[in-house]
Amino acid sequence: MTLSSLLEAAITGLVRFETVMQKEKLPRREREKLRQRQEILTAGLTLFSEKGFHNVSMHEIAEEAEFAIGTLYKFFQNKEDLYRALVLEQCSLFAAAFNEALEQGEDEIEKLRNYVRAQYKMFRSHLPFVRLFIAESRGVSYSIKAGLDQELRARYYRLLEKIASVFESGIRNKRFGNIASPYHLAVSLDSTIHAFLLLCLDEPEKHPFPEDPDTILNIFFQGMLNG
Amino acid sequence: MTLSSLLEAAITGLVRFETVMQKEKLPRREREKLRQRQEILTAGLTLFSEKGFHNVSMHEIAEEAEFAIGTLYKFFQNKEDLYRALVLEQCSLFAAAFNEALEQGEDEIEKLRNYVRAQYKMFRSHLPFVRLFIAESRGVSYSIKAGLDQELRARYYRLLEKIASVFESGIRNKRFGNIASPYHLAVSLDSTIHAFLLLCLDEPEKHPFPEDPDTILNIFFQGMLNG
Amino acid sequence: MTLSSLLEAAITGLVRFETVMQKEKLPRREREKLRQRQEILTAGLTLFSEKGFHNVSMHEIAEEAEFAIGTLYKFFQNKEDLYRALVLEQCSLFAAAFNEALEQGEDEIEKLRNYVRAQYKMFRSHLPFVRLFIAESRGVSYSIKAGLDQELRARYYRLLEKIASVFESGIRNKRFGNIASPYHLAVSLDSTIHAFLLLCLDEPEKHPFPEDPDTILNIFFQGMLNG
Amino acid sequence: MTLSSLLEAAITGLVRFETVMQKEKLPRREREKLRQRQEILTAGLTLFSEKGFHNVSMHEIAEEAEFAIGTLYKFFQNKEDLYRALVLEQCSLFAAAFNEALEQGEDEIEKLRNYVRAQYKMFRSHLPFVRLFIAESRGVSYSIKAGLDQELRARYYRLLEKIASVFESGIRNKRFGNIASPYHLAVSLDSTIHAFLLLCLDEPEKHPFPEDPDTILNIFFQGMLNG
DNA sequence: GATGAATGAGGTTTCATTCAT
DNA sequence: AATGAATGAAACCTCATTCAT
Repeated sequence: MTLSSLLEAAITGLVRFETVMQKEKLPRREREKLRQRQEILTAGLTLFSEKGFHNVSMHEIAEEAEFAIGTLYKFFQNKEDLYRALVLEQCSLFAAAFNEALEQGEDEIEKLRNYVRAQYKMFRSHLPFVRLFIAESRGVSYSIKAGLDQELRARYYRLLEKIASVFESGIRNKRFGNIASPYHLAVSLDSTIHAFLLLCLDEPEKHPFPEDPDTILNIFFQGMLNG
Repeated sequence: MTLSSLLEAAITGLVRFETVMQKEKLPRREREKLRQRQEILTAGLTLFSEKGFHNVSMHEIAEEAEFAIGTLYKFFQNKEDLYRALVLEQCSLFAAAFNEALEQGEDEIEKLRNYVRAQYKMFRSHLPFVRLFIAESRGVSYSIKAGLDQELRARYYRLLEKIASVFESGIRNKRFGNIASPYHLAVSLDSTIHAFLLLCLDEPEKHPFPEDPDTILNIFFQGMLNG
Repeated sequence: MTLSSLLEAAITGLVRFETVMQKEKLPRREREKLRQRQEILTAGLTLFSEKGFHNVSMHEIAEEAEFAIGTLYKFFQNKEDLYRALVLEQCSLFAAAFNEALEQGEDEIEKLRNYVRAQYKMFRSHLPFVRLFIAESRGVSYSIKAGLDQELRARYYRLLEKIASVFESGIRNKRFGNIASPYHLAVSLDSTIHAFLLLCLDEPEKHPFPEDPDTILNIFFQGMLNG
Repeated sequence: MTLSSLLEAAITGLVRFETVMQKEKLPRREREKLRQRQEILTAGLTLFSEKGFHNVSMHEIAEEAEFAIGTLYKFFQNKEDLYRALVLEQCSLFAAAFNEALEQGEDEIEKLRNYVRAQYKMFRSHLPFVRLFIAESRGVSYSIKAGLDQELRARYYRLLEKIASVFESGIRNKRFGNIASPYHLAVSLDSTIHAFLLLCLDEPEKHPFPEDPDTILNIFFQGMLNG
């Protein structure tokens, strides 16, 4: 298995990046390169999430990463490429975590709980990226044409379908009542989770991150009409 | 009442822009200036929503608005200022529409219906701005430091509270069952509306805009656990 | 007649640039622009002829021309465009002078004399460009693909044909003996003139520019085999 | 005799490069080095003649020559040095061929014929270098200050004098009529040869390379006035 | 008051060269 | 001895902003 195919797998979320790094079989040189690449991406993430794509210069990234500017261009064709790699890599971490969460749990309610917990955990442990992605997911897609956006969107729709299928299975197993459109409910759940977590992010004093992730589920499921 | 205080009021959504324009008391000169200002903002909205803040130059805006570049700087201190004014103005339209909707309707359910309808209507009639705002609301706010974002956030929180108070009143009037945290439910409802409308925006073929705005409410309220 | 069509005509050598400038009908603003454009071209010619296309930066040209760098880009899309305009303009001067020379003169010999005199005169009065063109006529054409080179080459071939036709007419009028291939003789004459003038350019002490331009013709026509 | 002095001699055209290589006295190591040097020069010639000095990077040359970039700097101080060596080496081949040609032949006319044939042969067998040299002989010499150009020019003047001396000897032997300035005639002949061969190079369809090299001499000597 | 020509700081990117391995 | 990763000066070009007309 080559380095690049491993990277590919890591990026598409099939393998964790850490797994790639663990491959002690990799020659020292390759490991070193991967670490450098990672340091550049980290510097990029830090700066992009603080100031946005257009307000960060390649010089700044080079300085933050403590490399010469030319070195950045050894790893990434251009600024866009660096940004794209960065977003893809982070998104893959998220995708892997969410997919895994939805697959684990005794019953459907447990699966949803796990999903919310995963969102919660990723949100808190990857704040800079959350800020970056929410800030620019669409903003940059104007210039970073199609490509990135297309792929991420497709991936997101697949996740929604996975959530929807949990609802469907829950209906069959009589865990939920009649749900007219599971897909739309998935959309609603997902957006509610985001909105709530963003609320906590925006105003930590007023809306502290809840001790118990289930809080979010409760919020969502309290939405019941009486008559 | 001065022109600038009227403008201020219009921008914060207390008075409609049309109202300001109707004031035939305004000398012709002032009316003319307002119209020019508006033309620049419209040109800006068109371009920004198409290409994003950083990919539009002041020259382009000047050309689109058919003014000399110097003229733009007569009305707005700089590019950021123009952008800010543009977003504020549009947001005020939205705020006015939403607040009005929440105030009209026999009972609480009707108020919520009106709110969803207003969102629906504004969304469809102001697509360019929706695109712009969703695309960049946060992206640019990093560079357009504090200012804009702060104010809009505060305004948004006020809106959420207004929705929450509808829920509260609904509980008191026994229209809804027990709702543990009306504010959070408001967050959930609002984000669900947005997510759903964005879905329709992203993939119009797969998710056409619903004939009946109530569809969205139904989606939201189907979220009921059985046991 | 518009400014740009005048410029076009000047560049293709149909009208002299001075003629364009004389049009006192041109609004002052247009005249001013033309003068600036000319100053930039002059600065470019000076520097390019001294150091070659790739060893001159746009900053240098800006400094030499005493303009800000941005101003250069108002007149020329990029460095290549500036270079191209420069070469075309100068070539047009040469083309005009040579064509005119070949058309004036009682008989064919007189025409050739005029041609040599014109070469001689242009050579001496446009030394920087001669240096530039000879230095780079082909060198730059690698990067400044086709375009410029194609056109100049075509124009040069037309000139050769004109010279050849003078030889032909001279044969018909019994001024020259039998010339097997007038076109090739034109090539030979032209290259001889260039070589001789370059010799004088390279080593002015050893080969001073001749007082009498006819010297070059004599050199050329001394090439006679005896047996 | 040291390696470097042999190289020197080879480069100035006094000894053929093959001669240097034949010296089986050279230790294997030295022979190996020479071969490597040669491979680098060949790679350089290929690339420079295709794209011009400034459009070829040292990395490209290293790749084409299948050496590491550092290795190139073991043989040549810098890019300029490599280019200079390359041009000098090729020029030496030309010089050797031309000098030899002018020395062989029964009479003066035969010598000139041989010279033309040599030009013709070298031209066709070293097209890449011809292209490179004609394209950039002067263009680069501005930046590759003095040095190269000075030497080549001197060598060229010596060649011209050699041709002139053939004319002179031809006059003495009554093979040519009265020639006022043999040196200038040499210039004329040489430039005519070049111009004609270039013509064939530029437009092979219109001006095919002649079967018989004497064609060029005929062209040159047809330049005879009648009266 | 309106104009738009002029400015120049600052962005992205390339590539000749060095030097630790 | 050979390598090629790393460097960073310097190139081209854009565009927000000013100010003389």
